[in-house]
This record gives sequence, structure tokens and C-alpha cells, in this order.
Amino acid sequence: MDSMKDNIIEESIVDKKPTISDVARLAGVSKKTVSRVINSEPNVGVKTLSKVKKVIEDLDYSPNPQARGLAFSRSFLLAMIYDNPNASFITDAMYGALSQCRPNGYELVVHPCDANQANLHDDIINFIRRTKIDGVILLPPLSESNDLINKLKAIKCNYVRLVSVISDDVAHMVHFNDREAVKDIAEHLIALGHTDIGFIKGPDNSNSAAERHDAFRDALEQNGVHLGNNHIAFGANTFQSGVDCAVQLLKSENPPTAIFASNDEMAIGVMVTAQKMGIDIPNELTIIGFDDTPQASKVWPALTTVNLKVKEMGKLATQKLLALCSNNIGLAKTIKSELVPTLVRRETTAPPPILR
Amino acid sequence: MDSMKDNIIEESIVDKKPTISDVARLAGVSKKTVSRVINSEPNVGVKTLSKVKKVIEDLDYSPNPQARGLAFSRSFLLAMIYDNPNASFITDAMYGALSQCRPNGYELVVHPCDANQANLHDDIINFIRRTKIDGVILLPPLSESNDLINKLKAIKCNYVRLVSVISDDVAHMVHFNDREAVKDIAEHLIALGHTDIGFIKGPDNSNSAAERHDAFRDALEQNGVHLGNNHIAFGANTFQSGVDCAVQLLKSENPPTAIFASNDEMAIGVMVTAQKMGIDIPNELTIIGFDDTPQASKVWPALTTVNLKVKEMGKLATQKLLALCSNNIGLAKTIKSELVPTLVRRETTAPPPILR
DNA sequence: CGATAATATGACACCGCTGTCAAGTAAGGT
DNA sequence: ACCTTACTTGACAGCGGTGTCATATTATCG
Repeated sequence: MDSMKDNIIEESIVDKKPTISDVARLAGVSKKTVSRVINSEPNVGVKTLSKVKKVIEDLDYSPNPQARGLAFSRSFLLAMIYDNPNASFITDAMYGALSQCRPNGYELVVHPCDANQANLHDDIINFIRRTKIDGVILLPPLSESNDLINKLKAIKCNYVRLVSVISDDVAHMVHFNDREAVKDIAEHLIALGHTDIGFIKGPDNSNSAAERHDAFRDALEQNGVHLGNNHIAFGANTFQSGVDCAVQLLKSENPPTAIFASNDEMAIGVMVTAQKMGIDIPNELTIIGFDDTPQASKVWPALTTVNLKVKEMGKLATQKLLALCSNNIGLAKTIKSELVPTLVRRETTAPPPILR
Repeated sequence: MDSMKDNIIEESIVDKKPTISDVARLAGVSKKTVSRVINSEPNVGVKTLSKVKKVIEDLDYSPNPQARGLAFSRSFLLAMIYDNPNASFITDAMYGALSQCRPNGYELVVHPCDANQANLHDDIINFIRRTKIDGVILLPPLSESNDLINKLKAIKCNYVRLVSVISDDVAHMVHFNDREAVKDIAEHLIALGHTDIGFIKGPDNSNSAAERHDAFRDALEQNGVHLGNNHIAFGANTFQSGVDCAVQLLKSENPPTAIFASNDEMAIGVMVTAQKMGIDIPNELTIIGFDDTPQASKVWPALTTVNLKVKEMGKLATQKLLALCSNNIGLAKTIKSELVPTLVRRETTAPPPILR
């Protein structure tokens, strides 16, 4: 009779998610033992283990994340925080992060924000406190703010940042080695025979812009080419600023035969401007971008640029973050924290006209 | 002594988030009363109300979402589910959704997935069950699957979908009125004087592709222009397929003077191909895309296309979803569920050569 | 002004899971 | 066979909120 009653109850609540108590009852053990199985704790008898596992399987049981979070004082939520307007960068980083979140029982919350907002950092801190996010992944340029990092440390929030500039905090960062990539670009340009080389720098408030500038100047210098001040234009990482800088550089009295723009948006701005001016790419002007956004391969001619391996970076960052969330700082430190972007040669580079 | 000990404890845990009990104690009321204030329930005395509010303010208290979720049987999480590879579409929809999530105490979880995966729909259902997501926003083309919708209904999951094809379920969808937009395109082309018009259709498994095709053919027909079968090419919404279709159309014996591609990716593929073939845009060939992706304004010449108002759509969808989550289906029905995309005239359209 | 209804508040159990600790059981040593 | 040690297991409280219901207070009305 008892079993009949049980059957009736089970059928009537067939669509309700089973709880740990259901599993415990059906397996003939205590809730705590089931809990042990769920969390792969040691000291569970082999017979008990398989019995509980079977019931979990049969019931298609999965623990309630809210209850779990409450008991553990965790949310099993990671957040990706960014103020980057480049959609493909964001989605790539998200894909990489998710590839690590899912198998580990974490979900990813998105938190875009406006770089111009007054109390941006406090808002972010508030968001983390409110939601009890277990850890955050910071995308550039937001990731470059030491103020924000300090605030995160103050509330003991786990974080990992994607950055271009190096920092000693290996457990908390994944590093794009822009310097190496920029060196490749410089060498490629020089190998082609260019000596009059233009450079479009990113916005002043960005450390990576400075990094790319320095690296480019140094790499050219090392090859005996000087980056003249009149060949440097100051952009804002936007398409329009690329257009403006291109006008400035190309209409100067001694225009460069090659231009390296600090990102693809600006590089495409340069391309469009050059084409409007009737300049042939790449025969009259070589252009190199940085980021390898999807557009880079969808313009004509296809843009030579640098692939940042953003997806991979998101993945590594998340691996570190998960290690940090498990208080395994040692592990976080051992996970690879540097990826060298690679030069993707496409159709916008050629020797300068004088050599043709 | 007890009080001293308490003080010490309180000071030492000063950085710990305050709980509802802290608020209750300091306000001299019960936890339940604080709970009433938090949830704006009726029947709280004005004096009590202000007192509790002040303490909440002073303590910078915010309720623990896990605890709340457990008690309410809710997660306060919405998910955006998509298999769309277009990054800017996704980020736009996300921005729109977030603008509604945040003020209402919800967070947004992202769940991209692979359209080619075998048991995709079951995986999605599993994800929802596992995470106890309160509701999901479905982006096209995933949103067009009736199988998925039925499965969502089966588990009683709140959902709203962004779709191009109309459905009667007003509470659960926001509708891009592609038909109107396509009509605008057709009329624009005809007003320019084109009669030899090419069309590149989206992938066969997409309802919106069929919708755009039908709408375009009808609109042309209404203006006395026939869309010949040899002027229709079948693409896959990708850049490469745009290239392929362009070759097919432009190398045919009677090439069109204008091409409407069902999305920007393909339209840009057409542009690049035409330019490689030495065809002048727009003077020798008019091109119109669909989506108004950021790239559309960053190619040269800038692409005439259709703006889908994705951000706004995401916002409306989320408003509906939140209404559904509060069991307010009536409200969900009254929220606007149709947005007419607008034609963005840029530089890729001109009268056909014969009229110039 | 007493009876009745409406409003305000709190005690307590419970949501589903984990931590602590004590108790029971099997294994190892002499 | 007996005691110690190690491994298994479960009872119970608690994580931080909310629902229910009983009780205390105030307003309403004949």
C-alpha cells in the first residue's frame, strides 16, 4: 500500500523537478550521503555510490543551484564585464569562457557598461555584491584600470583580466603579447621594402595603445627605420577616426607607403579613405590592421591584420578564474597566461611603388 | 560582556554582506516585516516602512539572490539563447535586454549554441531545467523552431522569441516586419528605374528567408516587375555564399543591374566580388543588404541596407518576458510586438546604367 | 461605546542543500 | 579475540530569505 501511494504521488508530480530528498528516499540513504555523491566527496561506499548514481540517473536529477548556492555561499555565476564596443571581440571571449563554464557547472552573466559613466567602478562593485557573482572576467580596456582592480581586491572578488600590458600578477591575468605581434608587423613591412611607414595610434587613455606605439617604434628602429612624428596620427579606435587619420597622413607632403593602424576598425577607415582618393591597395598603399575582426576578411582587398586569439584567451582566463574560485591559486598560476597573436597575411600588403 | 563580544564580531565581519536579520534587528522589527518592505507588499505601517527603509539604506543592504530564489522558487535569471553567428546582432539584442533586466533585478545569462548539434533542443531544455532560468529570449533562426517552442511549453518555461515570420502568439513574440521592409526595398529599386533585379535568398531551413523571398517577389510583381528564376541565387547568409551567388548572377548572360541580398554579409560578398570584376558600385551595379550590421557603414561605398532595430527588439522582448515571469500575460500581450525595420539609404544604390 | 472588520506585525516552518559532529561499521595490529 | 584506527553514514542545524497563520492593534459603523 505504501508503494502504491508512492507511485501515485510520483506520477502526480511527474513534472516537478526531483529534490535531493527524493533521491535519498529512493536510494534508501540520507540526504547527506546523496550530497556527498553530488560533490564527489570521499568516503562513500562503492555500493552506496553506484546505487545513488543510478537513482540520480533514473530521476534525471540535478541539484537546485539556488539551494546549493545558498548553502555554499556561492552563486556558481561568473560575469564578463566590458566596455568594449567591438561585438566580435566580446562574442569570441564569451565563447571561450563558456567552453569552460559549462563543464564546470557555472553560468556566465554578461555585464556591458559605459566607459563614460561617472561612478562606473562603484556600479560594477555594486553589481558584484548584489548578485554574489563568484568571479569576473574583465575585458580591455576596462581591464587596464588599476582603480577597478583595487576595488575588486577590496571586496575580495575573484577576477581575471585580459590585458595587453604585462603585469606581475600571473594568477589574475592573461596577456596578449602585442609587442611580439607588432614586431612581426614591422618586420613584414620592412621585408617588403617599406621605409616611409605611417602609424595610427589608439586612444590616449589606453595602455595598450601606448604599448603598440612603443613596440612599433622600437621594432622599426631596430631595423634601421625611423618612425617620424609627422607619420604618426592619433586615432580613437573607431572607423571614423581611421578616416580622419588617413586623410591627415595621406594628404601630408610626404605620405607614407604603408600604414599600420592599431586596430582593424581604423585600418578599414584608412582603406575606405584611400579608395575614395583613388589610391590602389596594396600597390600604392600597404595597410595593416590589428584584431582580425570578421570584417577584416570581408573587405576588399582582404585586410592583413593580427589575430588576437580572443576565444582562446577567454578560455584561459576562465580556467584561471575557476581555479581561483576553488581557492587554488597555485593552479591559476600554472595555467598559461600568454598568447602570442599571429600575423594574418592577406591582400593589403605589397612592396612600395618605388620597388615595383 | 556579551555586547562586547558582539561588537568585536561585528567589527571583524564589517565587510560581510548584511542579512535580513541584521536589518530586522537594527530596525527593531521582525525579518518578515523587512521582507514585506523589500517586496513592496501592502500592510506595512508608514512609520515602520520608513524606519526599515532607512536601515536598509544605512547598511547598504541588498537581499541575497540565492536565498530569495530558493524561497521564491525562482532564479531571477533570464537567458538569451541563440545560434546566430552575427556578433553585432547578438550584442545589440543583449544591450536591449539588459536595459530591462537591471532595473527589475534580473541578470542575463548567455547561452550560444551550435545549430548543427544533434540533440540541440534537448540540451537547451536541460540547461533551463538545470539552472532554473526564469525565462528565455530566443534569437533567430533558433526562434523559428516550433519543436523547440513545444518543448519549452512542455516544461512550462517562459519564453519570448524574436522572429521575422508572424505567429498568433502575441504574448510570446516580437516581430520584425520584414515584409514591409522588403517592400520598401523593392519600391526603392523600382523608383530608381531598375527592372533587371537579382535576389539572393537565405538558407532553405530559415523561414525568414522564405518570407523575404515571397515578400520581394510580391512587391516587385505589384509594381509590374517580374523576378525571374535565373535572377535568383541561393545563399547561406555567409560572406562566402554572397561571393558565390554574385559570381553566378553577374556572370549570367543577362546580369541584373541591381541585387538585393537577404543579409549584409552576403551583400558585402557581392560588393567585393563586383569590385574584383571591375564593376563600379553603384553606377554599374546597385546593391542592397539587410540587417544594417556595423560593417555596412564601414565598407566603401557604404552599403544601403535595412535596419532591424535589434536593440529595441531585445528590449521589447524582455519587457514581455518579465511580464510573463510575473504571470501577467495580459500585460505581455499589450506590449508592442512589432517593429518595422527601416531602409537606410547609403551609397550603393543608383539608377541603372541605361538611364544615366 | 461595543461589536466587527481591516490593518499591522511577528512566530515558526520551510525552500533544497551542505557543514558539523557523533555514531556505527569494517579493517588492521598484537 | 580485543582494541585501535579508519572509513561510512545519518541526524540536525543553518544558509537567508518567504509563506502561513495567529495575534495585536487600529479603524469603522450601527
